[in-house]
Amino acid sequence: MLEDKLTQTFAALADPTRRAMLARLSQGEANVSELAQPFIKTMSLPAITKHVKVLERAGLITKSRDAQWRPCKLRGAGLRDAADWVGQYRAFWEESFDRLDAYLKETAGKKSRKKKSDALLQ
Amino acid sequence: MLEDKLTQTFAALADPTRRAMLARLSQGEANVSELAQPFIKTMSLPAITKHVKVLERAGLITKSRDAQWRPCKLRGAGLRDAADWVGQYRAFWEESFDRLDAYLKETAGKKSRKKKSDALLQ
DNA sequence: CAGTTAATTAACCATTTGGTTTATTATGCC
DNA sequence: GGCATAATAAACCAAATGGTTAATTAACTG
Repeated sequence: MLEDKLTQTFAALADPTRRAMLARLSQGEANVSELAQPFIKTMSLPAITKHVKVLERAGLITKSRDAQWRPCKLRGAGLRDAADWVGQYRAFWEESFDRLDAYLKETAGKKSRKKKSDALLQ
Repeated sequence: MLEDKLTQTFAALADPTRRAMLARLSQGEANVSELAQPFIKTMSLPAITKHVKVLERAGLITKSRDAQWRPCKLRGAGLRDAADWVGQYRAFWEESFDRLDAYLKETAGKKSRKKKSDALLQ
Protein backbone atom coordinates (compact mmCIF):
# COMPACT_ATOMS: atom_id res chain seq x y z
CA MET A 1 0.00 0.00 0.00
CA LEU A 2 1.16 3.51 -0.79
CA GLU A 3 2.58 5.49 2.08
CA ASP A 4 0.23 8.31 1.29
CA LYS A 5 -2.82 6.09 1.24
CA LEU A 6 -2.09 4.98 4.78
CA THR A 7 -1.86 8.63 5.76
CA GLN A 8 -5.27 9.27 4.22
CA THR A 9 -6.70 6.23 5.96
CA PHE A 10 -5.49 7.21 9.42
CA ALA A 11 -6.56 10.80 8.84
CA ALA A 12 -10.03 9.59 7.91
CA LEU A 13 -10.20 7.56 11.12
CA ALA A 14 -9.14 10.56 13.20
CA ASP A 15 -12.65 11.94 13.45
CA PRO A 16 -15.46 10.65 15.69
CA THR A 17 -18.19 11.47 13.17
CA ARG A 18 -16.47 9.41 10.51
CA ARG A 19 -15.79 6.54 12.91
CA ALA A 20 -19.48 6.56 13.82
CA MET A 21 -20.33 6.35 10.14
CA LEU A 22 -18.14 3.30 9.78
CA ALA A 23 -19.82 1.79 12.80
CA ARG A 24 -23.19 2.39 11.18
CA LEU A 25 -21.99 0.84 7.94
CA SER A 26 -20.74 -2.23 9.78
CA GLN A 27 -24.42 -3.02 10.30
CA GLY A 28 -25.19 -2.78 6.62
CA GLU A 29 -25.35 -0.47 3.64
CA ALA A 30 -26.67 3.03 4.16
CA ASN A 31 -27.16 6.00 1.90
CA VAL A 32 -25.88 9.45 2.75
CA SER A 33 -29.01 10.70 4.50
CA GLU A 34 -29.13 7.54 6.58
CA LEU A 35 -25.53 8.08 7.59
CA ALA A 36 -26.44 11.68 8.37
CA GLN A 37 -29.37 10.83 10.63
CA PRO A 38 -27.51 10.76 13.99
CA PHE A 39 -25.79 14.07 13.25
CA ILE A 40 -28.35 16.06 11.37
CA LYS A 41 -29.40 18.06 14.44
CA THR A 42 -25.85 19.25 14.96
CA MET A 43 -24.40 19.31 11.47
CA SER A 44 -25.51 20.31 7.98
CA LEU A 45 -25.90 17.84 5.16
CA PRO A 46 -23.03 19.29 3.13
CA ALA A 47 -20.79 18.63 6.12
CA ILE A 48 -21.94 15.02 6.04
CA THR A 49 -21.25 14.83 2.32
CA LYS A 50 -17.71 15.96 3.00
CA HIS A 51 -17.15 13.36 5.68
CA VAL A 52 -18.43 10.66 3.37
CA LYS A 53 -16.06 11.85 0.69
CA VAL A 54 -13.11 11.66 3.06
CA LEU A 55 -14.00 8.07 3.91
CA GLU A 56 -14.39 7.25 0.24
CA ARG A 57 -11.08 8.80 -0.83
CA ALA A 58 -9.35 6.96 2.00
CA GLY A 59 -10.68 3.70 0.62
CA LEU A 60 -12.70 2.94 3.74
CA ILE A 61 -16.06 2.89 2.00
CA THR A 62 -17.45 2.61 -1.50
CA LYS A 63 -20.37 4.62 -2.76
CA SER A 64 -22.70 3.56 -5.56
CA ARG A 65 -25.82 4.99 -7.15
CA ASP A 66 -29.46 4.07 -6.86
CA ALA A 67 -31.66 6.77 -8.36
CA GLN A 68 -31.08 9.84 -6.21
CA TRP A 69 -29.60 7.81 -3.39
CA ARG A 70 -25.94 7.00 -2.83
CA PRO A 71 -25.72 3.71 -0.99
CA CYS A 72 -22.44 3.38 0.87
CA LYS A 73 -20.80 0.25 2.06
CA LEU A 74 -17.87 -0.54 4.25
CA ARG A 75 -14.70 -1.56 2.42
CA GLY A 76 -12.88 -4.09 4.55
CA ALA A 77 -9.60 -3.81 2.67
CA GLY A 78 -9.20 -0.21 3.78
CA LEU A 79 -9.50 -1.10 7.42
CA ARG A 80 -7.29 -4.11 6.92
CA ASP A 81 -4.48 -1.91 5.64
CA ALA A 82 -4.68 0.17 8.80
CA ALA A 83 -4.88 -2.97 10.94
CA ASP A 84 -1.87 -4.48 9.18
CA TRP A 85 0.23 -1.42 9.80
CA VAL A 86 -0.65 -1.23 13.47
CA GLY A 87 -0.26 -4.98 13.74
CA GLN A 88 3.48 -4.65 13.09
CA TYR A 89 3.70 -3.39 16.64
CA ARG A 90 1.70 -6.15 18.27
CA ALA A 91 4.72 -7.32 20.24
CA PHE A 92 4.77 -3.96 21.99
CA TRP A 93 1.48 -4.42 23.70
CA GLU A 94 1.61 -8.12 24.34
CA GLU A 95 2.95 -8.10 27.89
CA SER A 96 6.60 -8.31 28.88
CA PHE A 97 9.14 -8.76 26.15
CA ASP A 98 12.31 -7.61 24.55
CA ARG A 99 13.76 -8.45 21.21
CA LEU A 100 16.37 -10.88 22.46
CA ASP A 101 13.84 -12.67 24.58
CA ALA A 102 11.53 -12.91 21.60
CA TYR A 103 14.31 -14.20 19.42
CA LEU A 104 15.19 -16.91 21.87
CA LYS A 105 11.60 -18.01 22.20
CA GLU A 106 11.01 -18.09 18.46
CA THR A 107 14.12 -20.11 17.73
CA ALA A 108 15.18 -22.28 20.65
CA GLY A 109 12.92 -21.42 23.58
CA LYS A 110 10.16 -23.68 24.84
CA LYS A 111 9.56 -22.91 28.51
CA SER A 112 9.43 -19.09 28.63
CA ARG A 113 6.14 -17.74 29.95
CA LYS A 114 6.30 -14.59 27.87
CA LYS A 115 4.39 -14.13 24.66
CA LYS A 116 5.94 -14.08 21.26
CA SER A 117 7.47 -11.00 19.78
CA ASP A 118 6.84 -10.72 16.06
CA ALA A 119 9.40 -9.43 13.64
CA LEU A 120 8.82 -5.72 13.31
CA LEU A 121 9.02 -3.36 10.40
CA GLN A 122 9.32 -3.96 6.71
CA MET B 1 -10.62 4.60 26.08
CA LEU B 2 -11.86 8.13 25.58
CA GLU B 3 -13.33 8.93 22.20
CA ASP B 4 -11.12 11.94 21.94
CA LYS B 5 -7.97 10.01 22.76
CA LEU B 6 -8.63 7.67 19.87
CA THR B 7 -9.00 10.70 17.64
CA GLN B 8 -5.63 11.98 18.84
CA THR B 9 -4.07 8.58 18.28
CA PHE B 10 -5.28 8.20 14.71
CA ALA B 11 -4.37 11.80 13.94
CA ALA B 12 -0.86 11.13 15.23
CA LEU B 13 -0.59 8.08 12.97
CA ALA B 14 -1.74 10.09 9.96
CA ASP B 15 1.72 11.42 9.19
CA PRO B 16 4.59 9.51 7.55
CA THR B 17 7.26 11.31 9.58
CA ARG B 18 5.61 10.27 12.82
CA ARG B 19 5.05 6.72 11.62
CA ALA B 20 8.74 6.53 10.72
CA MET B 21 9.59 7.70 14.22
CA LEU B 22 7.50 4.90 15.69
CA ALA B 23 9.27 2.46 13.39
CA ARG B 24 12.60 3.73 14.66
CA LEU B 25 11.44 3.41 18.26
CA SER B 26 10.34 -0.15 17.66
CA GLN B 27 14.05 -0.95 17.42
CA GLY B 28 14.77 0.63 20.77
CA GLU B 29 14.82 3.87 22.72
CA ALA B 30 16.01 6.99 20.95
CA ASN B 31 16.36 10.59 21.98
CA VAL B 32 14.97 13.46 19.96
CA SER B 33 18.06 14.10 17.86
CA GLU B 34 18.31 10.42 17.04
CA LEU B 35 14.71 10.44 15.95
CA ALA B 36 15.48 13.53 13.91
CA GLN B 37 18.45 12.05 12.10
CA PRO B 38 16.62 10.69 9.01
CA PHE B 39 14.77 13.98 8.51
CA ILE B 40 17.21 16.62 9.53
CA LYS B 41 18.21 17.41 5.95
CA THR B 42 14.62 18.19 5.05
CA MET B 43 13.15 19.45 8.29
CA SER B 44 14.17 21.68 11.17
CA LEU B 45 14.65 20.43 14.71
CA PRO B 46 11.69 22.39 16.08
CA ALA B 47 9.52 20.60 13.54
CA ILE B 48 10.81 17.31 14.93
CA THR B 49 10.09 18.46 18.46
CA LYS B 50 6.53 19.13 17.45
CA HIS B 51 6.09 15.70 15.90
CA VAL B 52 7.47 14.09 19.02
CA LYS B 53 5.03 16.07 21.10
CA VAL B 54 2.10 14.92 18.97
CA LEU B 55 3.15 11.30 19.49
CA GLU B 56 3.54 11.89 23.20
CA ARG B 57 0.16 13.58 23.66
CA ALA B 58 -1.48 10.78 21.69
CA GLY B 59 -0.03 8.29 24.15
CA LEU B 60 2.04 6.54 21.50
CA ILE B 61 5.40 7.24 23.12
CA THR B 62 6.77 8.30 26.47
CA LYS B 63 9.62 10.74 26.90
CA SER B 64 11.98 10.84 29.88
CA ARG B 65 15.05 12.86 30.83
CA ASP B 66 18.71 12.02 30.84
CA ALA B 67 20.82 15.14 31.26
CA GLN B 68 20.17 17.21 28.14
CA TRP B 69 18.73 14.26 26.26
CA ARG B 70 15.12 13.18 26.04
CA PRO B 71 15.01 9.44 25.52
CA CYS B 72 11.75 8.36 23.93
CA LYS B 73 10.24 4.94 23.97
CA LEU B 74 7.33 3.31 22.24
CA ARG B 75 4.21 2.92 24.35
CA GLY B 76 2.50 -0.29 23.30
CA ALA B 77 -0.80 0.53 24.96
CA GLY B 78 -1.34 3.47 22.63
CA LEU B 79 -0.97 1.35 19.55
CA ARG B 80 -3.06 -1.37 21.13
CA ASP B 81 -5.98 1.04 21.55
CA ALA B 82 -5.84 1.83 17.85
CA ALA B 83 -5.50 -1.85 16.98
CA ASP B 84 -8.45 -2.73 19.20
CA TRP B 85 -10.67 -0.19 17.52
CA VAL B 86 -9.77 -1.30 14.02
CA GLY B 87 -10.02 -4.91 15.13
CA GLN B 88 -13.77 -4.49 15.64
CA TYR B 89 -14.01 -4.62 11.88
CA ARG B 90 -11.88 -7.69 11.37
CA ALA B 91 -14.84 -9.62 10.00
CA PHE B 92 -15.02 -7.15 7.12
CA TRP B 93 -11.69 -8.08 5.68
CA GLU B 94 -11.64 -11.76 6.53
CA GLU B 95 -13.08 -13.26 3.37
CA SER B 96 -16.72 -14.14 2.84
CA PHE B 97 -19.06 -13.62 5.75
CA ASP B 98 -22.23 -12.12 7.06
CA ARG B 99 -23.36 -11.54 10.58
CA LEU B 100 -25.78 -14.46 10.72
CA ASP B 101 -23.17 -16.80 9.35
CA ALA B 102 -20.73 -15.59 11.97
CA TYR B 103 -23.27 -16.01 14.70
CA LEU B 104 -24.00 -19.56 13.71
CA LYS B 105 -20.33 -20.46 13.62
CA GLU B 106 -19.58 -18.90 16.99
CA THR B 107 -22.44 -20.62 18.75
CA ALA B 108 -23.38 -23.90 17.10
CA GLY B 109 -21.25 -24.23 13.98
CA LYS B 110 -18.32 -26.60 13.65
CA LYS B 111 -17.81 -27.41 9.99
CA SER B 112 -18.04 -24.02 8.26
CA ARG B 113 -14.95 -23.16 6.25
CA LYS B 114 -15.38 -19.43 6.74
CA LYS B 115 -13.47 -17.50 9.32
CA LYS B 116 -14.99 -16.18 12.46
CA SER B 117 -16.86 -12.93 12.54
CA ASP B 118 -16.44 -11.08 15.81
CA ALA B 119 -19.27 -9.22 17.42
CA LEU B 120 -19.16 -5.69 16.11
CA LEU B 121 -19.70 -2.45 17.93
CA GLN B 122 -20.56 -1.79 21.50
C1' DC C 1 33.42 30.94 33.21
C1' DA C 2 32.98 30.29 28.22
C1' DG C 3 31.58 27.27 24.81
C1' DT C 4 29.00 23.36 22.89
C1' DT C 5 25.23 20.29 22.48
C1' DA C 6 20.23 18.90 23.12
C1' DA C 7 15.98 20.42 23.03
C1' DT C 8 12.27 23.66 23.51
C1' DT C 9 9.68 28.09 23.06
C1' DA C 10 7.85 31.94 20.61
C1' DA C 11 6.24 34.23 16.79
C1' DC C 12 5.00 33.77 12.46
C1' DC C 13 3.07 31.85 7.95
C1' DA C 14 0.67 28.88 4.39
C1' DT C 15 -2.26 25.10 3.79
C1' DT C 16 -5.66 21.95 5.30
C1' DT C 17 -9.72 20.82 7.80
C1' DG C 18 -14.36 21.03 9.32
C1' DG C 19 -17.88 23.63 9.32
C1' DT C 20 -21.43 27.12 7.36
C1' DT C 21 -25.09 29.05 3.87
C1' DT C 22 -26.83 29.37 -0.65
C1' DA C 23 -27.42 27.46 -5.08
C1' DT C 24 -27.58 23.51 -8.24
C1' DT C 25 -28.18 18.86 -10.11
C1' DA C 26 -30.62 14.64 -10.56
C1' DT C 27 -34.29 11.56 -9.81
C1' DG C 28 -38.99 10.04 -8.84
C1' DC C 29 -43.91 11.16 -8.49
C1' DC C 30 -48.58 13.32 -9.26
C1' DG D 1 -44.48 20.10 -16.30
C1' DG D 2 -44.14 21.10 -11.46
C1' DC D 3 -42.83 19.67 -7.02
C1' DA D 4 -40.42 17.07 -3.44
C1' DT D 5 -36.38 14.53 -2.06
C1' DA D 6 -31.31 13.16 -2.13
C1' DA D 7 -27.12 14.74 -2.69
C1' DT D 8 -23.52 17.74 -4.28
C1' DA D 9 -21.10 22.14 -5.49
C1' DA D 10 -19.44 26.73 -4.60
C1' DA D 11 -17.94 30.25 -1.83
C1' DC D 12 -16.69 31.41 2.36
C1' DC D 13 -14.74 31.30 7.26
C1' DA D 14 -12.30 29.98 11.71
C1' DA D 15 -9.30 26.90 13.76
C1' DA D 16 -5.86 23.39 13.46
C1' DT D 17 -1.67 21.58 11.29
C1' DG D 18 2.98 21.48 9.71
C1' DG D 19 6.43 24.03 8.75
C1' DT D 20 9.89 28.11 9.32
C1' DT D 21 13.54 31.25 11.84
C1' DA D 22 15.33 33.30 15.90
C1' DA D 23 15.83 33.13 20.71
C1' DT D 24 16.10 30.57 25.06
C1' DT D 25 16.88 26.98 28.48
C1' DA D 26 19.47 23.32 30.41
C1' DA D 27 23.21 20.34 30.86
C1' DC D 28 27.83 18.90 30.16
C1' DT D 29 32.95 20.03 29.14
C1' DG D 30 37.38 22.24 28.88
